[in-house]
Amino acid sequence: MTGPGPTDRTTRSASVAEQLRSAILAGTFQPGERLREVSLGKQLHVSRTPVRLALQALAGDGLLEYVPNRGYSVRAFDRVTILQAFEVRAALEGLAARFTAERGLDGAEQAELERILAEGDALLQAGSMPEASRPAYTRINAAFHEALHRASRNRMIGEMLRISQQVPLSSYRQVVAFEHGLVRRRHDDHHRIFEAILLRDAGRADGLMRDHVGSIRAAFLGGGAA
Amino acid sequence: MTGPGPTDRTTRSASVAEQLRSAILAGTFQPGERLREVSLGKQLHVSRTPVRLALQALAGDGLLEYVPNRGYSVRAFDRVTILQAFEVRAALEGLAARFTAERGLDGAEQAELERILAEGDALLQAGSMPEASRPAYTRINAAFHEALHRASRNRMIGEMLRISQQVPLSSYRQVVAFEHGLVRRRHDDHHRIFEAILLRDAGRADGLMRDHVGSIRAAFLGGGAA
DNA sequence: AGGTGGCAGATTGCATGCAATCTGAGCGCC
DNA sequence: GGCGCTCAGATTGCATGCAATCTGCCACCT
Repeated sequence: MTGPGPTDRTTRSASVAEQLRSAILAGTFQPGERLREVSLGKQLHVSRTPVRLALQALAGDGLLEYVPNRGYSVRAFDRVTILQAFEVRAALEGLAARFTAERGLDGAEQAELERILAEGDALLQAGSMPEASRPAYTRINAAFHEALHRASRNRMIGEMLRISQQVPLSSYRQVVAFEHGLVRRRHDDHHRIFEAILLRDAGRADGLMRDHVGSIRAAFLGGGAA
Repeated sequence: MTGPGPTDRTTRSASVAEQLRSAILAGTFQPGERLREVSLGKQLHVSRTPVRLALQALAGDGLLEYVPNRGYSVRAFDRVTILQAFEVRAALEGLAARFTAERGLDGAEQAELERILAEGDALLQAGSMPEASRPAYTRINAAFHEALHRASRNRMIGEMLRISQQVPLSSYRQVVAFEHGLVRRRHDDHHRIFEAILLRDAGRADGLMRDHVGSIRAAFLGGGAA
């Protein structure tokens, strides 16, 4: 964690918030650990003011807990909470797929999804999933889901899924298991969902997406991660 | 909008946030209107610091828009956005009803819901809905939904529904139409949902809740409010 | 006339000082 | 020994001053 860069295109508050968010999601702090404004400010070379704003923003996203006059602490996510987040995420992403199928894709949206799927195809063609490819697949996975959220053109869904991303491990920003068969299976899910949307089959798109997220949840359950 | 009371049980920031939230939901400000820190601080008799924190909190809840170095402005909710919020709310509340039915109610939860339903029964027995009873019914309506959210024991759902409440008119804190037949019908929905949960019929509880919210959305559509 | 540069007021971003509240250790009392 | 009280250090809540950025206007140039 270094200080704010010399070419700040944004405010210090936002910069601090992003650094803290990454640190928290990466597990730098203990669950329940208290975050003190002065010490964080020292580490990040800013005063208490932007730290304070950043902490409040993260608390609003559900990453921190806040008690008046006692400050902020890292929220602990137990297994049950993570599983619940998967269930909510499945419902919301299913809804996003349904809305997208009902409305249909415009040219740009279809092209973007096809490009993302093609990137995944290329990555998986090798027949194995080397360690070095994991970040690339994680990126592609997130891109697919986010493109679909945008295509649903439902701002409320986007905002809610943003919150569900704040729960470690239930996020599509953190792929749960990289075993090659599992990744291939999930990528195949993406293809099927895309096809259902093209066919304007809203019920199928919804169901496929729910199953998709459900299978990730199952991998989390079995893998015993966290 | 008066200053903070003499017996502050909470911080000024929270107090300011609540006052601003009420004012915004009540339509005190024009959509898109810019909220300046100093003028708000003067009106509320506090400095810029708590105002600033309150504004950021409300932006996090989706009530305000923020642009760096340009501050906060009241978010405009067009008809489409409100209808989308209804759809998301229907899915999430349905999910809450489903989870509650799957898990079953404990004694305290069941007693609370029965008490709320009985209050509604008493209010509706008159056979008409006088103007004076509207706040009471609005309160009962909100109490029923919130009790159900708690009973689902899914924190993520609670957080997401909290955000969906920030959209004017799609909130259960703002009853859409008070025509007696409509209110009676909705109260009857509550009874049926409660019974489905008692019978542990998760699918029926989910479906009934979706229909319930859907019918409110239809009343909004037809009534042409806002 | 239309466009451009730049200055002045207004507004937000941040740092800092002080007041209010909390925490925990030490001490006295029961 | 256990319990509560007191007080000092630590931490957050708030107010305020200054720097950075934005906005609108007016003179000026082409």
